[in-house]
Amino acid sequence: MRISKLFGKTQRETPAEALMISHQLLLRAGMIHQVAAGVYSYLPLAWRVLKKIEDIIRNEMNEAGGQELTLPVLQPLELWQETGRDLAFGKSLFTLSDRKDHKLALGPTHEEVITKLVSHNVKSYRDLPLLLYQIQTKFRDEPRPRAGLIRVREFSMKDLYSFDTDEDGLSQSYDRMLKAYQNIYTRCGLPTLLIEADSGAIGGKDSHEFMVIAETGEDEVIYCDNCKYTANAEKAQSIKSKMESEEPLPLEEVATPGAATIEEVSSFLKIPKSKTLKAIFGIADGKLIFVLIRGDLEVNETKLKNALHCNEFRMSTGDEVAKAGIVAGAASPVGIKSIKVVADESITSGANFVAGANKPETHLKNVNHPRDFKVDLMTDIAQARAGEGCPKCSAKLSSIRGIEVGHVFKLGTFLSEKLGAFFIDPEGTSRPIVMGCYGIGLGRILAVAIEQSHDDKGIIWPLPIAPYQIYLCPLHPESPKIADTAEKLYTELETQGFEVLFDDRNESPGVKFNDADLIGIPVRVTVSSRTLEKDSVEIKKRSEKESQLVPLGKVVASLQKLISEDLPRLSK
RNA sequence: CGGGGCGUAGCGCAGUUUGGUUAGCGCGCCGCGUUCGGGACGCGGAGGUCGGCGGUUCAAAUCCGCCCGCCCCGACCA
Repeated sequence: MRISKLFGKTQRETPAEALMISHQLLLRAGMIHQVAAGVYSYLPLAWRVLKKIEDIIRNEMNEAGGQELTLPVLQPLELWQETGRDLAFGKSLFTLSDRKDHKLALGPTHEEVITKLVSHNVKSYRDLPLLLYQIQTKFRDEPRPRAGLIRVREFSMKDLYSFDTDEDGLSQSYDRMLKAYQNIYTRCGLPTLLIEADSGAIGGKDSHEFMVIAETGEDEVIYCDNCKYTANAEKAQSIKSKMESEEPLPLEEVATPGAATIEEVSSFLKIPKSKTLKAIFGIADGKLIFVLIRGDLEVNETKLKNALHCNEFRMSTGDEVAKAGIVAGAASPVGIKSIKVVADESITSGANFVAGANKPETHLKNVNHPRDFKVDLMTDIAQARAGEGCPKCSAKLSSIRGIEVGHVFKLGTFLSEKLGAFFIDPEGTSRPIVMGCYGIGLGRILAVAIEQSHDDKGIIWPLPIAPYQIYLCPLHPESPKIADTAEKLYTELETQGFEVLFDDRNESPGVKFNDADLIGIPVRVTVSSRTLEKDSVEIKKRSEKESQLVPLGKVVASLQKLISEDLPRLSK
């Protein structure tokens, strides 16, 4: 490709709205253009990268036994209502009406459609197992698109669905996908972490995410250095500090003027926060919920939402709490009626807690469970934090930020049961197909590759996903000898199968070098009067400082060597 | 949805507080010339519904009202 013909211009200045490096560089390199919040056009350079990522993914899916197909973006809303996932996705589901006023959804994912499809085609255990996938545009009306291509509302995603006869089969399919995913990331030059995850709106049991470590990441990863336990913070468990058990003392009311928060109450009464009970309130599918946890801990809303089995959960407003007759700042589980109380297991460790008295500026001392109050649901709803104990080996947990680049789920049978995807087993009985699903976002891989691999000059593409392999850069192409050599080299390299971006412009060396660095092509070949004096060209890797002079006759061989060196090897 | 910020040429911004010539600067773009191994320079040029609608006024980028869009934080979210 000749740069003079390439659609897309590099920019010297960073657009103001871009804060994340991948976003800035994608804009500056002329690779993407924003159309609306979380909606982008992909220019030729970006499109080539996406195609390469797509090829890698397709190749690994096929290797793993997947069959590619394509499913519609436009889906009847009734299909989502059948599984109840229209509620689980809530406002993230883009919906529209057709001319007959039928409600349709733009697919945020395709479990419903594919399960229906499979239910029509799979009747026997002989048809299983089955791995089906597509690479398709997804639509999700994210509450807050952000960070360039990291979180968008329209994006290309590979989604594979596995169909098995039983849990064992599912585990095999799952493991096969985990391996295929590892290969994909290796080939894309992305070091990833496999972590335990919450399954969110997708639903299901086991779930893992692939994370790329990045300070700017949206997710917090909790991990144990000792035993390799690794989990998303919204899922992670931990061992909290144990409290001494004590003889229960009688309840006692105490005035706490001006003290409302845990901080204030504990310092006013001169007790540790862990001797208090924290009450917070949420609204689960419209109903007020009383949530109780030990004062030194925080509630994990994902765990809470899961424990409540509700579709929609949010923290309540002060008004809603007051309306229920509860005194904010002194809310008490003691004497609570007609409100569901959910408590974290931490309240069973220790005794004689301080809790609210449900009277303004008054608290109760020596509150004990279950003597003084009862809870409707006692489970783990606490946020795991760095410094707490690993749930597997009790060593100290650490935390780090990451960006999710893949998510896999063991779905089980809830979708096949709801959508009627059954098969006849060898004994002749009808059983639901056991499903899994496996998603990977292409644009996010592209963006994260940049986050991972750049310098102050620009992008440094990993070779396998670089838009071009070689940046051919003649300096002063107005000199016939330089132009001739470059043209010949361009033809030869293309003939040899190299992907070449040919900077045929009459720009100054500085402009060309800076553009080459910004766009991030892995290998630069410079032709100038200086190199031609020695019948050579200069070859330089984007990732390295040093360059080398290579005689014209050896350029092809030298480049072949460089490029084969940079293709990652896979362990299969 | 709550909080904050922004909207003037393709990009980065000034001008808005205190209304008043023809709305300006840098980058980029077009032409000519001189340069050129790390974002050169000179001269000439093109490019604007000042986010939209309404209002106040002799006069609105500037004041008032409503609306829209975008970014950031939070909520939420594969």
